Amino acid sequence: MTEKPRGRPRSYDPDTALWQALETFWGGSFTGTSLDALAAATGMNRPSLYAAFGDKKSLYLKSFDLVAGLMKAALRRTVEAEKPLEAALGDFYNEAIAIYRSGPDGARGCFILCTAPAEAATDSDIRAALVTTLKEIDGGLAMLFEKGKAAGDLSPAADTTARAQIAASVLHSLAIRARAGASKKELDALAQHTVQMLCRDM
Amino acid sequence: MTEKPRGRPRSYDPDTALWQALETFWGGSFTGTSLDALAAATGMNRPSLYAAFGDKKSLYLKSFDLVAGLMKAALRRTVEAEKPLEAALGDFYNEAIAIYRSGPDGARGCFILCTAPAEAATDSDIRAALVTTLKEIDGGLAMLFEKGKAAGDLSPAADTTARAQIAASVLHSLAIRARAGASKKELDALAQHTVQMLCRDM
DNA sequence: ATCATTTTTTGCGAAACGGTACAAAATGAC
DNA sequence: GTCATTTTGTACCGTTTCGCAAAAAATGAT
Repeated sequence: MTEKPRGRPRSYDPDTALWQALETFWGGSFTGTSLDALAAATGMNRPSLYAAFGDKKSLYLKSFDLVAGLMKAALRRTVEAEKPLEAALGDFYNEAIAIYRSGPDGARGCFILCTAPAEAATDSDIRAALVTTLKEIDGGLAMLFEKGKAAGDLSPAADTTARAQIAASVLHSLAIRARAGASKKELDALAQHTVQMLCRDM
Repeated sequence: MTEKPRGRPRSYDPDTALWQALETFWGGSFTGTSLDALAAATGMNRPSLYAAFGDKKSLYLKSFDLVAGLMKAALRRTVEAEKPLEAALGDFYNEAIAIYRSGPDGARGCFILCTAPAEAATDSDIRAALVTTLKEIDGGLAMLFEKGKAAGDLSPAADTTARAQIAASVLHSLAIRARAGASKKELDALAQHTVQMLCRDM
């Protein structure tokens, strides 16, 4: 299938290079990460990086989209899971916490929620991407609560969009708290209490 | 009291200059804001700025402390208010939303919650300041719910620290959503639903 | 072996950055 | 008026930044 191209072969794999760039942005910020740092992380030199991914912002947005895709996939899995509402939301939070604490020092937070807001004030492209992701989180969780309501886990009178926005808010907070260095224990407790409050009918 | 100093008088007021620097950081980020921009905003030139506030990070941290002080004062007012729990938390959110949307384009978010997380990963001083503020928010709101429980607004069995952390989480989210450009209507709705969920006994 | 093609590598260049040295200006003290 | 003192303004330094131009290297095609 993938017939070999004509010229000199690449010395890097675009997918892993993008992931390494993503991790570099994740461990810092957009403005705070230099092209030299990205080149060092990917093992490429600047011109190759530029040829492969465009300028710095383009590379950031490609990283952003990669993370946004993973998040959408996680939301989809959560909604489609054959589990009670409580278990589904709890598992979603657990997965998020594991990722937010996956850094070398266990304090990375969320790539999107921790690096994009700072830039959103001055960069309308990043801001637009952030808006899209926030809506996807709200929307995905709304589907989850809607499904829970249909399954009888929630009263028919429950406001599913309101609960979804609160559930999303806690996700935002988990991201910030994790980046501030909160322990897994603290984050787990917050997630568990939130699940109890939002998934048990009142 | 304030006897005049000996030399050439200052051409600026330190307090207003600090506020102007704060607003400049607020409208951008720490790494993304240049000393030239700060000098232009304050009307001072770089050497004066340096003499008055130290280097860039020191100026950022002074701005941070100023905002943290205002936030603590708001929390204190909320806890000490002679109001039912629901009204007190609702007013607190309303005040926050007004500030978060006070920018020229109505999309500033929170200085601390929107600019500090990005830097927290690489700067331990900023991270420490962020940790302190997060704890102050959690702690202040915990006192509010504790007071509500004592006043009978909440069941004696209610977990006040859990509710406080969820209330704080929604504040974090309001900050992010505001910076992403959410309307006052959206933010008000989220705040109101949160108040209803957290302040009514279940 | 030679050529066309693609990538890598080296190195440049213009701009922005944070920070400071130093002289000029503006005040009070005498 | 003269001096000491403090702030302002100009100008500069070394570094880092992003982005690119141009040459060198590595492959397939012929």
